[in-house]
Amino acid sequence: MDNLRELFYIMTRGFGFLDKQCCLSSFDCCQDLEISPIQSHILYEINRQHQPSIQKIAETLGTDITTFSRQIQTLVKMDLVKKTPHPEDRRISILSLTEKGKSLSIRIDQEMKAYLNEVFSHMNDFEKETVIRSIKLLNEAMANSKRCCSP
Amino acid sequence: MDNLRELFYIMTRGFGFLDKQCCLSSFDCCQDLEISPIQSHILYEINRQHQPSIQKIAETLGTDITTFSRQIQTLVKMDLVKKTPHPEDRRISILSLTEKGKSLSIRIDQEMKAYLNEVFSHMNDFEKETVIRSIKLLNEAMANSKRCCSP
DNA sequence: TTTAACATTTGTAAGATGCAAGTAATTTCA
DNA sequence: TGAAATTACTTGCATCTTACAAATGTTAAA
Repeated sequence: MDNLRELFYIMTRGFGFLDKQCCLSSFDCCQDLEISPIQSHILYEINRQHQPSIQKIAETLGTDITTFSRQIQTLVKMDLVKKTPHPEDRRISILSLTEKGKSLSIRIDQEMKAYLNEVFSHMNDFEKETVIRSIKLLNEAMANSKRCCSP
Repeated sequence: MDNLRELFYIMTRGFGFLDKQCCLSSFDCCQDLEISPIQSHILYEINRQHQPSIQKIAETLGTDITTFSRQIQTLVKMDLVKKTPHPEDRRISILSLTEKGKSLSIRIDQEMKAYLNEVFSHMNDFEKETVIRSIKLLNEAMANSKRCCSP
């Protein structure tokens, strides 16, 4: 049996760097806009969910709600995120990306895809398929695990 | 072709939570000692490398050297890490774990293994083998990739 | 030996974090 | 119905984290 922790540790560290690279370099060709990996995750998650509230995204990311409230304030000031009051419950703010936020998000996405393709270029097609299937398996297993892998 | 970014994003987020859980819960049965995921990574990396300098670990983790210097100061105050001057170059401090640091590190390791086994319990043996092999492939591919996955 | 390079540390200032407490809106149920 | 509880979010505050400059002490190079 291999050192499982070592394997996962190396992998997550690698993806952490990849993540950082993507959101730091994503705009310096065009505009002077840099965001942190945390901000990149927030944009991604807002894009992914359907009309999410502040609460919902904070929970998904495992961030303290007060910290997250301020993170959103920053992103609103940067004109990347928009808050819309919920029509039926005015306590709730629905989050969405502005046009600027959307195009930044797409840009980061492209950067990420390019990086991932670069990584996969070191494998043959069979290996690539196996790896992708494995990650799906892992994600399912984590989703089914009650003990961990969620905040 | 699936959404690669999505797959990797979900996976890394899951392991991020796992990581957090492990270092937060690792000691609250015995002592009142909690460390952050970052501190846990530092301990792990000091353990993994052979007589590492401050510089070396900072570089491995992609942390600014001044920030890392202070992180080490904190861990030294917590009696988890020891600094020993290099016998041939007194500019360099060699890092190592104290006894307390070692036992904490072992504890986190056990916690991590338990969590990972829990995740793998949702798979059969063949799937498990496939996943482990895939992660090895990924790590190799990242190591071979010049464009990313390192600081 | 003077200069350059290196490993590490501190000054400082800006940013992130999270608890406690606040506001405002909605539910609950007596 | 209406006072009390709950919910979604925001602010005050004190504490950590971070990183750029600049400093210290040490070794290597010219």
